[in-house]
Amino acid sequence: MPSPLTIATWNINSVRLRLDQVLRFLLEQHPDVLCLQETKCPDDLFPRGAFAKAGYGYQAIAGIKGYNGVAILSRRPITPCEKRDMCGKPDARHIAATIGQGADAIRIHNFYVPAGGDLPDPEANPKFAHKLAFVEELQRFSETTRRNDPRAILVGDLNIAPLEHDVWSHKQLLDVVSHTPVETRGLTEAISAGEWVDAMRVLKPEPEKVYSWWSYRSPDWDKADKGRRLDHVWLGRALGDTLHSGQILRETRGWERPSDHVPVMVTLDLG
DNA sequence: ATGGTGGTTAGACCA
Repeated sequence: MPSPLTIATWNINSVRLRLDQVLRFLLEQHPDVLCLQETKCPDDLFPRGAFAKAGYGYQAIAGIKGYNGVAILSRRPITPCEKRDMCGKPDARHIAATIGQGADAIRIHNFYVPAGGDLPDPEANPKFAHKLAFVEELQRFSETTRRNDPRAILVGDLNIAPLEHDVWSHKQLLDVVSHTPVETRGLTEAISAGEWVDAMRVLKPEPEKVYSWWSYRSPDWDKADKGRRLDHVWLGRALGDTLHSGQILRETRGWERPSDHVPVMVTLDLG
């Protein structure tokens, strides 16, 4: 098992449209593993060759036409494992792979939680009901993983900013999907159920503001800085002590034709 | 202020 191990997560909002940006990120930051969300790319059209040429020849992908889609790219050997159909839907919102072997093996789970639509009412908005059901399933998954796989890592675009300082204005976002009490409580319960370590918040505790997403609809995103922390890295209870450092690549939001999310990176020292 | 912008894919749908 390599030590240190760097894992990144990035909602790229179309892997084909932003292929050059992903390659630039890999060249500049060379993480060992990159987990992507919103690839929006069927498996037979995924740019496997371009990533292999960049040194990321080990790949686990799960894509459908048009929406969602997740992938794990690695420059060290990985073994793809189960893809979960969350909420019973084959909609490419989870993929997992194992890095390392035997007692040192680490299983990486990459999730893309539904955004949930605009109206935070599960009765009136089926997309919000889907999101809440997904989070409940994430709680059950966390409980099982805590018991069976304490060396797991869970990353992804969870589309929820759980803490007060994960958003630019706690009060103004309490009724905005991504920061409503039912969502933030749900995600906090998933963390508890899994005894997960919220890696970026260990490194940057509250009340520091930490964001990984800025809306496309906000002009002058940098100056206004109305961000939210939607992208997360959770370490299983056996890996919490290995956390070495982390980084949020805010500058990629300023690249030409950017994703609205930026990469979140964590480095573990596995001794 | 119920707009605003962006991606996929061909008229909406999703974020």
